[in-house]
Amino acid sequence: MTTSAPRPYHHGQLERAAIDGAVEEVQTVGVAAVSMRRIARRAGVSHAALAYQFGDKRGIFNAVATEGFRLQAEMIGSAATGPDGFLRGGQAYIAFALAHRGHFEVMFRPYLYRSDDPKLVLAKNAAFDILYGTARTSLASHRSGSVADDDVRGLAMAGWSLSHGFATLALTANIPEQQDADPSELASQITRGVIALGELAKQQIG
Amino acid sequence: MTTSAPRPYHHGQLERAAIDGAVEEVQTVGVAAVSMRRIARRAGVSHAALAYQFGDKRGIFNAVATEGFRLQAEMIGSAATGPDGFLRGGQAYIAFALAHRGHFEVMFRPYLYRSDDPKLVLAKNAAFDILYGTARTSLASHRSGSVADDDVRGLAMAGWSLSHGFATLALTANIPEQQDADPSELASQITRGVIALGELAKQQIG
DNA sequence: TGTACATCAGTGAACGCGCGTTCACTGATGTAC
DNA sequence: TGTACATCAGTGAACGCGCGTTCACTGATGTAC
Repeated sequence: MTTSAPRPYHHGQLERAAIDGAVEEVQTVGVAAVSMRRIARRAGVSHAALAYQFGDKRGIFNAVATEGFRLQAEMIGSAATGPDGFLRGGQAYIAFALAHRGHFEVMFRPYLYRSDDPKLVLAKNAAFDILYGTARTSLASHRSGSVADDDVRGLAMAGWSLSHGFATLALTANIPEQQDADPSELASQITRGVIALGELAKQQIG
Repeated sequence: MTTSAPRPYHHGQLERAAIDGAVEEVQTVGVAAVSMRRIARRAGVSHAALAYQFGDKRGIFNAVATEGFRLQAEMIGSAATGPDGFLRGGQAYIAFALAHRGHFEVMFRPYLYRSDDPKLVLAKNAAFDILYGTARTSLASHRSGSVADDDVRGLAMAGWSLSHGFATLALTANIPEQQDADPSELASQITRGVIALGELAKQQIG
């Protein structure tokens, strides 16, 4: 029987452990119930250490959100290639939200963190740039030419809203269909739904 | 100088005042910071009275969510008429979320209330029925014939996700465009975006 | 119409709890000489 | 290589606070006779 080595005084990776702990807490007890003390307990560290390292509660969520935007940009960026990159990006957006629920929930609750933190703003803007970039690329490819900024913005907003809405509804368990249908069937259903929606919109306009 | 009449012992409309207070608190300090004591203070009533009337905190949010689903169904139902009822319904969905932020934020945080409360379930289902009903009507009108359940479901999910996502992003102040563009211009941009999105989806399918 | 009593609505004080923050402290590491 | 000292990382106890819940109570209303 080996005795486990005593925990060293210096943690070494406290920040990493704190962020992981925060994410797990959000996923386990929900964003409203997360406290510094809970995170500290999960990370196996004194809660005073968190205050020392992050300043305060918002400091921790800041780190979570920043990491979240980076992760998201990475996942979407590597998926959103080719002429239908924008659609792939939307699917990756949903996949990210479901796979990294803890990050996602913090990212879209700006009151939890310091929205003007430079590193965070940088990460957020990078994610935005991918959104708009892929919208422009896909639109240009489809119309085989240059496109107006307004059109890019409209497509970006529509696609972003759609993906964000679906992810949010799925996460808050408000989608009854999600349970009995298999994912690819659901994806195909929604794709056809988007086409129908576009046709209805076209009809309304003209 | 008139002396105000002393507050009577029996409030008379405590439930009404409590719900209003809860909604205002959610809108003012955010859903995470709302407490029974804050609601009671705003409603001008002892916090023990709230416990007596609603049982506990979830009881209050239950009342808020139930009223929210009724209000929503009412607003959307009366807007979503005619062949393009589904699109109008989506716009009404967004209008409801922005006009009744307090209700909306509670409605889509099921952990705040008792999701199996009969009255609440009833109100929620009624709202759902409008969503699916208008999707079916608009689709049937557009295709001039009967439509498959899967197509109705796909359209409903797509439209709902889009409206929900946009409303959510707008409420959490994640939409930079929203500030400088005027609303009708934004709406038209997004409508064109939806059309473009539909075309991209059509192209992807083949 | 009056009276007695039950029931209901709301009060105010008390409780124990978990929270974020602070602070004097300790243990470990880095650096100057 | 050794020593002294500064700096940094983390601790544990203490603080005051707002919270949800409970409870004995009071004030008002309804009802039976």
